[in-house]
Amino acid sequence: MRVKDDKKLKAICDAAIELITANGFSDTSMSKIAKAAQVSPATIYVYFENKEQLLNEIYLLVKREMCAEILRGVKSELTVAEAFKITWDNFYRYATKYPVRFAFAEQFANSPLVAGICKEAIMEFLKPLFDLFERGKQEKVFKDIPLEIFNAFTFSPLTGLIKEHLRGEIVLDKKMLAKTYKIAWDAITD
Amino acid sequence: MRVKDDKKLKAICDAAIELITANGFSDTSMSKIAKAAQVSPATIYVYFENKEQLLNEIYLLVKREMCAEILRGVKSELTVAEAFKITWDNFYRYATKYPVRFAFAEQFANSPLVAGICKEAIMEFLKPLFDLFERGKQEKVFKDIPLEIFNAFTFSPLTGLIKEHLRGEIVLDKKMLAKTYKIAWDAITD
Amino acid sequence: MRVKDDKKLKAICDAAIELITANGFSDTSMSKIAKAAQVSPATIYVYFENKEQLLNEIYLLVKREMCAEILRGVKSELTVAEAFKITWDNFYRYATKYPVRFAFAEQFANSPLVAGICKEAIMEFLKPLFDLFERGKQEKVFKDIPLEIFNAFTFSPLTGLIKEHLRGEIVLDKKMLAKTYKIAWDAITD
Amino acid sequence: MRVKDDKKLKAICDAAIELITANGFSDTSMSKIAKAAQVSPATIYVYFENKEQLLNEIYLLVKREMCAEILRGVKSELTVAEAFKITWDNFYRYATKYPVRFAFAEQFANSPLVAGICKEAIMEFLKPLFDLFERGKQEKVFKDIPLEIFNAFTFSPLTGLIKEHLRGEIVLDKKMLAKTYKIAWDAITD
DNA sequence: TATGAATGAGGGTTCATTCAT
DNA sequence: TATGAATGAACCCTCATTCAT
Repeated sequence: MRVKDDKKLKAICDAAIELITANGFSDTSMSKIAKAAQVSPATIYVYFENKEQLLNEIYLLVKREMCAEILRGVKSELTVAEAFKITWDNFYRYATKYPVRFAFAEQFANSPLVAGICKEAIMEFLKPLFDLFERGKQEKVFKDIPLEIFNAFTFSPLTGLIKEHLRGEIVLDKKMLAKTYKIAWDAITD
Repeated sequence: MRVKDDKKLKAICDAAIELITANGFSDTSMSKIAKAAQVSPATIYVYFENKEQLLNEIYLLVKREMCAEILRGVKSELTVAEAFKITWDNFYRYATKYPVRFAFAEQFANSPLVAGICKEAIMEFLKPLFDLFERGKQEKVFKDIPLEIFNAFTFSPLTGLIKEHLRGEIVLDKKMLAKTYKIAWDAITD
Repeated sequence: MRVKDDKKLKAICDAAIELITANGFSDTSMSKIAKAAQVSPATIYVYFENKEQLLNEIYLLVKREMCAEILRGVKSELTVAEAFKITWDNFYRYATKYPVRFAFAEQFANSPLVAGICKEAIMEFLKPLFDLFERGKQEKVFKDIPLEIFNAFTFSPLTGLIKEHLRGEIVLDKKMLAKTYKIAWDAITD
Repeated sequence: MRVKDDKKLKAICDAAIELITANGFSDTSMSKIAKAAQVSPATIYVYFENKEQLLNEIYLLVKREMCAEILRGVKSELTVAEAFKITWDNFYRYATKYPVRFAFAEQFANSPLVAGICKEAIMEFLKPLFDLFERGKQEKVFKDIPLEIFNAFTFSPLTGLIKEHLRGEIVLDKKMLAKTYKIAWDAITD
């Protein structure tokens, strides 16, 4: 009996991420993915139940990877300031190193196509970040604000600027990144 | 000879905005728009060259209206602080009063489907806002930062929070809005 | 505005009847029907909602025609015996004159693909026949048996023999038909 | 070396009969049969050349069993009347005891999917019945009619009524069965 | 023997757009 | 101007069958 071919699976995922990022979900047909992955359209259905499931599984895959990268090196021994700075730098590094995956993730950040159960799993990945935020508030490092506002003045601006950077509309170099970091830090700390 | 019927045109635009916001561009067929507008599919082609042109014209329409609302009441007699506060409040009011149009605009904010020429026209609508930003820098009210960073810590966070509010994930009441405004203002002023 | 083309509709119906009779419903694709009718596959959907609806409407069409032919010339002035003989002959004539339509009708006589509402409509077409049966029972011409048994010894045997005849397995000529009729008549009369 | 597994074979046959009876031949996929038989699709091809062969072999299987049941207890010592009555009762018993197999057999009674060679084999199974019919004619018990007419007024009506009974449209109890038998017997005897 | 992976062909259906009135 | 009819292309997905183990 033939066994499932990991190379085929990877080829399908990579092709899907690439094409969906470039053309959107609805304008990326299973046939095009299959062609790009050098596989028969029917083969995709060996690995994924349908197109929507394909998206969900790939999204989860990318987010898991992304969250791991963002949290890399964050340990409880570090101060809140140190830890936060690391996530900030990690975030920037990931987005610029894997721009396609970053753009893919952004595209479905608020999409109804991604199932709730999938979003919950991602929340789990980010738990250490939420914990850091809570710790920062308890240590009176961060202002007493809800998570959403915290995010709105930290990763949200950074995400926006990175997207403009990747589209070539601005240049987000180390210096400008540092400037942005300072503003963000000041915005959320007392 | 009959003339182009403004009511038909409006019905088409309204239906398109509604459906595209709800289901996305690719998943909104011309037939469905026609049906919702109580018009024949062929009739849409009397008013618009094709589906992409339809999107561009509608997007321009919505953005023109939106920019006008945001800039309403902004006059040169006002101080920079006064004027900025007005745009902030206008922005919030528009988004919550016309959530569908706001969501529609957001959906295509960075879409490659919207032509460059269309984006340029929108930039024109926003000129008074850019002028205000320049004036604020010259008057040393605002920090010496590029427009993109300014935006990243003002309208970008506000937009994100409003979207979460409209999705029902958070409650963005007057108090929380004021809190957010203060953080934004502090972030961009010296 | 173009108007619906009756020739197209007829071509679709004829092609569908022919192909479905020959190959069965599931093995007759919309594409094949379209090709045989010299029409685009999409055109079929202008006239019919989907494949199942197509079947139902065509079946109703054929049955209406068939019932009309069977009941042709049956009037209340006739005796029960005369009227019954006419339906018998009409039935044979229709089946041998339009063997494809007859075979088509037979194929779906007990099919779950034909909706109940469709079957009810057909019952309505056959009402005069049921009335005749009731009248025959009241006049003591027919035995006191339920309709189903009546049918089982009249049209059911005839149908079976005609099918064998059309398949070329037997020859059902006038003489044999008369012989069969006599047996049937004796079976249901006292 | 493992040998062909009779349990697997039986599971495949049973699943095929069940599914094909319920959904038709074309709408029953090899995969579904495999799943229902708890076997791999490829395994079916170990036992059967292809889908059509599968049908033919299963049909032959069912028909062999069915004919054996119908002819059970028919011996040459019996009178024609006794023997015929036994087949009649056997037929009813089999159909009501194994409704799925009966319906399966009916579904392909006149299907072009069943090969001629298969039909010939079945004729062989039924030879005792044909012999009985010939004997009945020679003994002047039966009318001088061809086999087809004989069948048209005996098993054909019975089959039709049983099908209606199994579909729940009528109730074919012992009394009604006896009534039907009498009509059939009178129809074929002088 | 037995299997899950793999596939080209084809399934029903919808689409953006054009035609003919 | 306004329209419903008409269409070729493409959609997602399932199929019978074969492959490779």
